[in-house]
Amino acid sequence: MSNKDRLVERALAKMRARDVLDADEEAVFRGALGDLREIPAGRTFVRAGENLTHSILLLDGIACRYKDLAGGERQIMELHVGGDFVDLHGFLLKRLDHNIGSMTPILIATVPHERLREITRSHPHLARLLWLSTLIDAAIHRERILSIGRRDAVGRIAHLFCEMAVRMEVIGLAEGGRYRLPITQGDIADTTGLTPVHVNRMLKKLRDEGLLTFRGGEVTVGDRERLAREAEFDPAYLNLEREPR
Amino acid sequence: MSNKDRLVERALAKMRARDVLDADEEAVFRGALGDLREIPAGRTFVRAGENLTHSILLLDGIACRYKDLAGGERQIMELHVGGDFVDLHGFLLKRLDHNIGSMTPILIATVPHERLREITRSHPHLARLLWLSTLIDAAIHRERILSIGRRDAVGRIAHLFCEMAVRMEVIGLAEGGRYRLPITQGDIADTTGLTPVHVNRMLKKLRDEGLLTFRGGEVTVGDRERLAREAEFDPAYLNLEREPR
DNA sequence: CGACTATTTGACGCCAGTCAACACCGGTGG
DNA sequence: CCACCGGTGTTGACTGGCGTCAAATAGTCG
Repeated sequence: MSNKDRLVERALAKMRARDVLDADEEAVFRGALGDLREIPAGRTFVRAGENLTHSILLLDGIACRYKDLAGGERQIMELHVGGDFVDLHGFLLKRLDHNIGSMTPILIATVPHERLREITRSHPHLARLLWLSTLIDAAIHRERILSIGRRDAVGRIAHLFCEMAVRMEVIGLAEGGRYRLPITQGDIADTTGLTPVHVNRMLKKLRDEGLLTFRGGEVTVGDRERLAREAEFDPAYLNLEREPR
Repeated sequence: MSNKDRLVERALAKMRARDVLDADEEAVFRGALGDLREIPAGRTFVRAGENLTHSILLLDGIACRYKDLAGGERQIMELHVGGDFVDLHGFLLKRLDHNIGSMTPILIATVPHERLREITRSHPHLARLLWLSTLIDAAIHRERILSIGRRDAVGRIAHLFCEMAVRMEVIGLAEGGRYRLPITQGDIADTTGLTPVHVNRMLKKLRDEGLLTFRGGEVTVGDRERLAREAEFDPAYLNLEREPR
């Protein structure tokens, strides 16, 4: 199995976690993927307002959706990991309302919109699964609204790490409550609507209480039970049940 | 034209604002709608976790998506107006991650999931427009994340009213910067991640500066230009451009 | 080693939250 | 007709969680 095939498995694993894919559908999905591209860390590779003709599947590395305000304040809407179809939204929106950037070196595959359109004509069930993946993005957005709107600083951070743990497990990149998340405390601040200084303080608190350690881009969950309670984390919104869609 | 037909026009108007629908597609859409139901104000009519077999199109009145934390704090994710397909997300998610409630007396139409599935098989372009409407929900969610995460209290409130003005205009319920939005200051607080008391103070500020008046569920935009500037409001995320999807 | 970025910690300030009292308004029932 | 009531809106005094500013300490890469 080539490296590409192995990485594409992550995207398939995500879909298989939610429904059964037949061999034809898997083949069509693989066939839709175009060129691979490597992008270094810290690049904005899709910009708000650009006209899009291709969507992008993230194969490896960490990326994010974000928007800025005029004063330079950045808000990250969602973190993305291998297997996430990061700008599938652009297929029908035609132009994104936000930017997409790489937080680490990443590997992506492009998918022409025309091929996605063809899938909606010839493979409605596969199309529904693609649709579903954008619905799960929306569910993740809603959970973030709840976090930023109503959870306190510790709860927001705890919730983010709970979510990423589950999403990493789905693609086989987390086990035993450990996973790599090579981002900075400033990135966490931009995701949780806090400042880097306050994130630092709350991370210390979580560490001191034995709930979680975040160091050198490595997350170690110390006490999953208590962390989830602190965050009021319920993974239901990630829709990890295999059923006919 | 019956009352129902007139209200269904709002949903069609929303789609027509984004793409061209042919007569067949309009007929199929109308045909998909089942029974009408009236629901009084203040009811939660779809609950998180319920198994769903139908989706709901909001025809008239105001509804919202919301989640609560254990302590009783409520966060409203999105306000909905006539023509919004409020729980289309449930079609593929099967169970919602959040609740949907009526903020005023509302009129809804139910749509069996089976009929939606049939549309994805027989009318791929119409299906893409339904998909698009959920993508716009996601875009609205992202803008709310930005608001709550990085805008100050005045900016959040100003932004909300800018957004609702545009969305009301699309369905013909706002003109000259005036529209009815019969919700309470507490509801605005739950939407913007603030407290009712602080919302009250900021509304006074907006009123004193002549930007906006909110009284008795009636919104009057005093100075649209300055309000939009205060909110850093750019309607691009609402995707109001008619093009082939 | 030097330049740079990320992390850590402390002191202080402010925006928004909390608490509380009062006004207003529509509805209800005596 | 008025007393009452619950929900909503308004305002003031005070508090606190998080932001800001600043400086010192790691860690990393040429």
